[in-house]
Amino acid sequence: MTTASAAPRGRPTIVDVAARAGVSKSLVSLALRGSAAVAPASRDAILAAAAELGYRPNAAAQALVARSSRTVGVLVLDLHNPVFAEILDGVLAGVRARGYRTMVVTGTDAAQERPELDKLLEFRVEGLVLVSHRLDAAALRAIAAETPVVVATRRDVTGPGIDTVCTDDRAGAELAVRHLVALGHRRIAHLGGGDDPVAADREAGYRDAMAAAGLERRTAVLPGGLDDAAGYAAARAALALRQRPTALFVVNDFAALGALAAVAEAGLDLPGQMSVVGFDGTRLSGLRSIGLTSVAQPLADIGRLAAERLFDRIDGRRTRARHTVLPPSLVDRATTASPRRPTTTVG
Amino acid sequence: MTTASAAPRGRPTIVDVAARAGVSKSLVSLALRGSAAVAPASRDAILAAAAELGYRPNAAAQALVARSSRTVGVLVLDLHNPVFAEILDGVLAGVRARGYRTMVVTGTDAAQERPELDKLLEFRVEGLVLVSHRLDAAALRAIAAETPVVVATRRDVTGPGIDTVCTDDRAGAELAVRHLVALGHRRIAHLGGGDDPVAADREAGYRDAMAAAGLERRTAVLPGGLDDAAGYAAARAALALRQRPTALFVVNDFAALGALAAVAEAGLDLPGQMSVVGFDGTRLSGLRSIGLTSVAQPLADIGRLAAERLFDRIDGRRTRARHTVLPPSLVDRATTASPRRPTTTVG
DNA sequence: GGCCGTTGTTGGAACGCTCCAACGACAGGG
DNA sequence: CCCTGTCGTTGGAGCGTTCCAACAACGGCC
Repeated sequence: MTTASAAPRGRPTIVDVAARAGVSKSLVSLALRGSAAVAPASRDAILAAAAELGYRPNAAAQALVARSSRTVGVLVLDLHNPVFAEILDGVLAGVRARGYRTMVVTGTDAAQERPELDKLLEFRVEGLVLVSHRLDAAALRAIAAETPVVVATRRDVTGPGIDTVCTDDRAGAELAVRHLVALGHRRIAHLGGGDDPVAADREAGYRDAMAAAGLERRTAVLPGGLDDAAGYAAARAALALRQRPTALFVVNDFAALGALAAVAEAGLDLPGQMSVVGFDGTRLSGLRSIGLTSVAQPLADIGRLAAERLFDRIDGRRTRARHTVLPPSLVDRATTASPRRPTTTVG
Repeated sequence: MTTASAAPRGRPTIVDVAARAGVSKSLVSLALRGSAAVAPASRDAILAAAAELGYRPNAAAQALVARSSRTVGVLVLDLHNPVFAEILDGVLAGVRARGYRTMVVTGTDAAQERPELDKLLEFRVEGLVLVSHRLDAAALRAIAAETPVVVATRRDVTGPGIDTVCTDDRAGAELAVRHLVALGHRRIAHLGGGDDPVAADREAGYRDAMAAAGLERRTAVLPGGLDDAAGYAAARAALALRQRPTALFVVNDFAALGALAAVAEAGLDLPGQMSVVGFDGTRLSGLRSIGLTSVAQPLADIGRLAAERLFDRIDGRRTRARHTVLPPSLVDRATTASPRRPTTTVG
């Protein structure tokens, strides 16, 4: 009676569902997507058949015919940096809210970044969010020519298809300096972050704020880096200065933790004899055994906005590049206070 | 002369490359995959045409015809926990080394976990790595019936298609207790982690080791949790015990940081009057301003092995479930020492 | 009773690729 | 000179979907 169709190999397809429900594959497609044109009886039969077979639509086939993958690619420079982890969280939430999938790439070394992004482009991701990156301007622009790109936390490379979302690092540094100045500090040293473009902005903000406070001559930038060890080393150098500072403004929280260790090791009272301000405001700085005063970036907002900017382009609402700079805020915790007394050079 | 073919809309396809190189699409396919059967002259022409057009293979089409996506799905419970971030790094490296792509899902609440995994299955991922999860046993087994699953850090749910890779939490707890006992501690309290299955193992290990050291009567488990605040609260409770412990073994590093804050707040000398041991051995514990003694999990190995176990199944090398338990190690830092003197109840 | 519109359904083309059977050209051997 | 291989190449089928034009059935209207 019924046609002895070949037993379906592998996973059931729409055709298997159609056969079982006794309708055409077109109607199954319609019914599964909830079309109102399908008669209730057919719809129920189709849904029942699909459930019985454990049918699951094939996203690759859908992507092929729809010419859209409903997928966004995300590159994260370094997951161990809580800054990036928190931004990523925001990005993922924003993308998920739109019903898109995410392909995340991370932990690559600089040389692998480009090939990994190429793999994402082969998947025809509809856009790319780069939570920082190490691409050169040419490579970034080449990618942006193919698909919309949003860069978070960096704004040094721009181009027609490139939006940026980041914190006003300069203003953040000024916030930190003004806070310390208001507490009565005059000798405020900055522990820098090397040749990182973000670190450069923070240093510039520090210099500006020092100058604005009439402390240009007290400006002291110690070469450092973005991690614990670099912060420790830079802080040791700062503590050994002839005119020892009473406060350290450090390029980021990780390095600030290293600086705290150096301060403790030097036997200085914190914050009485030495105040320390970090930058990033990650959860790390808020842990109660740390309590680091820090310039907080609106990390979740950065991630959410990055996703939003991308969908502006995906939906065709905008083609011009847009650059968003968000204001940071100072979170006052336990590592800052007024200097105990006019500093005298110790040792 | 030449056929006035329609200008290719959108991205160039293999057919556009073929037209430009003056060959058939089949030959282009062959050439792009490096077949030796293609004449050198044709190959060069094809590669040149592809480069000129900026051709990029369409992964969706390839996946459809190959009936394999060369993609692995990864679910990460919580990126902010460095434990999971470090395991993820290992997984990604392992998957990348095999030339597969990764689709990462994270930051979902418990209810979204299942639908997000369903989306991965629609993409026909060839396997799933769950870096912890909140699925019930039935849901996990249902998924494992469709595709190979490797669960990292948990081993409470098992089934035919489910491999597990985790640390020997019991042994780790024993390591911690033995270390403290060797230092001369007798009153060693445990700050627990609530109803988490991993925490249960650590508590069991603590109890065993205490019993083995003849300290069964000194066993004290304080209800806690896995974060900073919970560790702080549990530590305060521990410090208020009539027989105040001389050492705290805490369920994880985060909670241990909270405990450190409570110890400092109580004015106790660390480690002289109170030793603290954490668990996980994340980079956090190694920061020099923290220096937490901790039971380290081999996090990178867990990730790498999880990927390896998955590829065992993807490649069809194994079908039986395999459960891997890795030994932890104690990393002795600055928060443990011999108790300064026989404890007297203070306050 | 023929025509119309509506409702529900259908087959086929297309998406971009890989695979396969089969093709023409050409050289070598009988 | 024909047959046989080999080499390089080709068209077509198929992967699992969506979309579209077209269709059958049916009731209402003039």
